[in-house]
Amino acid sequence: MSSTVTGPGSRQPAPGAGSLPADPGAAAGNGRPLRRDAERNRQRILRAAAEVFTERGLQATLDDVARRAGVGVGTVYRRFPDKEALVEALFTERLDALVGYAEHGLADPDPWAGLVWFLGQAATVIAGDRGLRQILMFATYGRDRVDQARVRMLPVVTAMVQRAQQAGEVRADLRPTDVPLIEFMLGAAAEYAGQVRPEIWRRYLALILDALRPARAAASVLPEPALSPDEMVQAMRSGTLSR
Amino acid sequence: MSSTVTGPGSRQPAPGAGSLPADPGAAAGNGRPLRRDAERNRQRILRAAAEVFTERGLQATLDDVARRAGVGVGTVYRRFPDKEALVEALFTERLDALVGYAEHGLADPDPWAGLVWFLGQAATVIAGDRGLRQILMFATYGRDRVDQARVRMLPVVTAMVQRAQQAGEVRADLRPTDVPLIEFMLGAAAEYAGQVRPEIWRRYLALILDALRPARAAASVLPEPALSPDEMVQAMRSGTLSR
Amino acid sequence: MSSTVTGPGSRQPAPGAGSLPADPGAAAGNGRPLRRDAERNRQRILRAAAEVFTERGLQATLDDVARRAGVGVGTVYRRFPDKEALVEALFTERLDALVGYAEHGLADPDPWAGLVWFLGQAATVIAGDRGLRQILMFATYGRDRVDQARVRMLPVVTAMVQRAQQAGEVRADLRPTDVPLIEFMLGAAAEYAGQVRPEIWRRYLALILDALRPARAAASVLPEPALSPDEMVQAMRSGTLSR
Amino acid sequence: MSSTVTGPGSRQPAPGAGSLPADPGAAAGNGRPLRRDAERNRQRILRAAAEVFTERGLQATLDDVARRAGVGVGTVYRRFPDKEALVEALFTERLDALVGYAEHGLADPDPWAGLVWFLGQAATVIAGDRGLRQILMFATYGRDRVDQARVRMLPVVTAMVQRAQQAGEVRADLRPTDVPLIEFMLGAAAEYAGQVRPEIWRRYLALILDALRPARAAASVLPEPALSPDEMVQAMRSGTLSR
DNA sequence: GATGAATGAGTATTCATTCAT
DNA sequence: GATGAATGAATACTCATTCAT
Repeated sequence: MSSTVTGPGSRQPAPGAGSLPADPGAAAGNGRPLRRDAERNRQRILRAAAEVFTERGLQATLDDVARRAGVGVGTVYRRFPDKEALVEALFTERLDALVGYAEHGLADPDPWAGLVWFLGQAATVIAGDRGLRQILMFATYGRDRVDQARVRMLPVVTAMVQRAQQAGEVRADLRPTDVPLIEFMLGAAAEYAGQVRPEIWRRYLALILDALRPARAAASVLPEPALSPDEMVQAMRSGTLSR
Repeated sequence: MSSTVTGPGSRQPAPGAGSLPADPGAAAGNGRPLRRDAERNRQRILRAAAEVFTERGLQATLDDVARRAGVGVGTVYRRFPDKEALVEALFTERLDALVGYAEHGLADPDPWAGLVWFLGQAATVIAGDRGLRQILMFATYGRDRVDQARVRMLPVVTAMVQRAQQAGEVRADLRPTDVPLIEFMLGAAAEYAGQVRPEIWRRYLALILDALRPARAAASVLPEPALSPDEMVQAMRSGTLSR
Repeated sequence: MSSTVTGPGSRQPAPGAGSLPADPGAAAGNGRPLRRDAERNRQRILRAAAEVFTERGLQATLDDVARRAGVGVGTVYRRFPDKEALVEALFTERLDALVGYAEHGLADPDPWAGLVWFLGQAATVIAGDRGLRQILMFATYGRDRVDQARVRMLPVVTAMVQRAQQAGEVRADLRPTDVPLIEFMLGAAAEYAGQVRPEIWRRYLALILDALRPARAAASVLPEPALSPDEMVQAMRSGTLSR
Repeated sequence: MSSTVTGPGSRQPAPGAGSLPADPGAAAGNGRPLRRDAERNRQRILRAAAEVFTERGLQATLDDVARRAGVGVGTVYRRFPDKEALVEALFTERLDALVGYAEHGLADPDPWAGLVWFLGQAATVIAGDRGLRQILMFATYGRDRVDQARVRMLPVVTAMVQRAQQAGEVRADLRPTDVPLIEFMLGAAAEYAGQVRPEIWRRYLALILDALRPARAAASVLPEPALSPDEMVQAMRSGTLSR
């Protein structure tokens, strides 16, 4: 079977794809749903934070977020006790999405296709979001949420991997914990070249997929050309983690 | 030939391996070597900076460095005009070492072994140094130095890759620019799990090496066990990029 | 006509005399006026800065200004992006006032009286403000503003001088650029003796006015007694440019 | 009689002109003269300090002085207990020179010529030396020395002024304390335009001399053209009191 | 509830002065 | 005696968080 990265072969609308936390009652913390305008502000803040943190990472200030949302900082602090809480709220849904993708991949009747689809979906999310990479890799904020996601993810990924191995589609020594590490590695490629070639991670996912096979008569055809030397330079110049 | 990561098959003492800038005359900037006590302090500062930046990244303050070195901040500033200069001094030798490893790998009569050895050496350096990863990936400081290293590295890596391809040892669609990206990916694995399993990158280098082959009858044996779930948790807890 | 320094002979309320920037809308930078409390603090900061810079010169720190204003430094930085901006905001109106005085003097039907009045007004402003002297003479900050003021001032002063010369009231070899230099000289007298005899510059302006006449049958009567030897000592003791 | 600023009409070699403190015994402070090389270093330091402080004012650092002198800072501190002491040592001779000029002017048989000559000599010294202006006007350092010079100067200047007044050469209301103030005013002109037109003060001295006369039938011819508008701009741009 | 103003601890850097070599 | 290395308090500016309007 093909290991083309883009195609899940199917399928149902992807879980949680691109949406924001919809559950309005969760926010107030006292069981009462928020007033309508409050809820609207909460959404604007989350949307602004998503943009800002995605673009500039978690170094972005809450003033930046507030400005982008068109509200005052005070409003941000009214909705979220501190920066960490905002970050958590923001990435919780993305983490949930990741879990959803895993479950969705496991639901695929084709073990290999399901795994490939999951890896691609997860990489899409991670590659597109600098803030998410930071909380996943550096645990800057939101450790508990990340931990919860990990806990929920593990059995699903374990099943997915084992099923593919039992089907002889994946090398026997792949372990479930390799999966997040592979995602982080793809995230690193995206981090580096994201401004210049946002899809470059597909090239490396394809490469790694080749390696995941138990054996291989010939190499697959890598999608996405490699970075040109010029693009390397631009990528380097576009780096901005911090001061 | 085996693609075991650890063994270069040979070899000469690796260039610049793990040492600090030894050349005392380079520092004074006026051709005269530093006084003995000054040189000692310069070394202490570089060593402290290496530790601090490796542990906490380039966010660490020069006060931290000074405290660790057991000197006043003023002393740091006496030796290095500003933070960037210290960072550059610190990483210049590491970058030089990377170039040296590339040349060394190219000198290996066995194209594949040379490439493998180089990838492993480079990954060793990068994996062991958070600060270096930051300047390579985020261009926080020292862009010019990094750029120079890139310029010197490119032809060597190109030759190394092409030679291996012509020998039929490496898949034809690998490009020289893939090499640094692969290193950055390994660096990401190290970033994540560095506190817990500093050598984990070897596992993923082995995996990728499998993928670099034009074809293979069976998967290699991966060195380094995957992270256990417990280690994942610890890895996550050890992250500390910034606030 | 008498060349007594104090009397302009008339006249309309002097432009901008001694006040602080009154226009509250100018500050926010987005067209909206500042909140009442913010505006109050802005005024307090400007007032504090005026005092502090006048007393101690532009060496004074923004912490000093903040302390004097009874606010935190952060508040100062909220209102003014940096020290230069504060200094500029503070002195822009004074520079405008100087231009206004020139225009006003030119409007006087009596060429000599108008010139004398202008010289006195300008000296009053300059003598009363150490910070202003510093930006005028040392271009420490706000070069552009000073330059703009100079550009606007020059034609007016040129007209004023030429008119007085054509009326035979001023020696023919006086040049417009002599005027600012004369003001700076008076400022130096004020700098020296400002704590002890703030009006001493009037004595030297009267002296110089005598010299500006094309011819003179007898010396005018100098206003302001000279410094007594004791006052010299006190003046010297009150100097505090920097450390 | 002419009041041309440049000519003293005579005369003996000016006292203290441009020399450095010659007295070698004064330095050691214990009655013993310095060793020859020590004395040589002292001289080099004083010479370097003279240059540096004259060019950049008293803001210049002792490291600057040491570098210019070609010695280490430690040597500076060995010869002078602190910055103030160096500044004092440096300007003591200049202050002495000023007193000497006064005495010399008084010795001139022509009361007016002597006064004019003195004013010009003093202005030459003051205009050429930013550091001296700073200690005279701002009392940054060396108050006691300045005070002593003032004490010695006063009777001489008083005599010089009174003699000229009794000869009917100077207006009756000029007071001895006006003399230093006039010098400071000329110093201000030099401060402003010193980089562009170091001699501009002569123009204003000539102007003031006109005013010092009891009466005059016509204005004198001013030496030194006024600043051109372009020169004004340059003068402004060359200002550098401090940060 | 919303706003944005206020706060102040924290960071990079400078320089007069002291002290080990 | 000379050297220049070491020190650390001081200064301009940032940003997460609190609070008055």
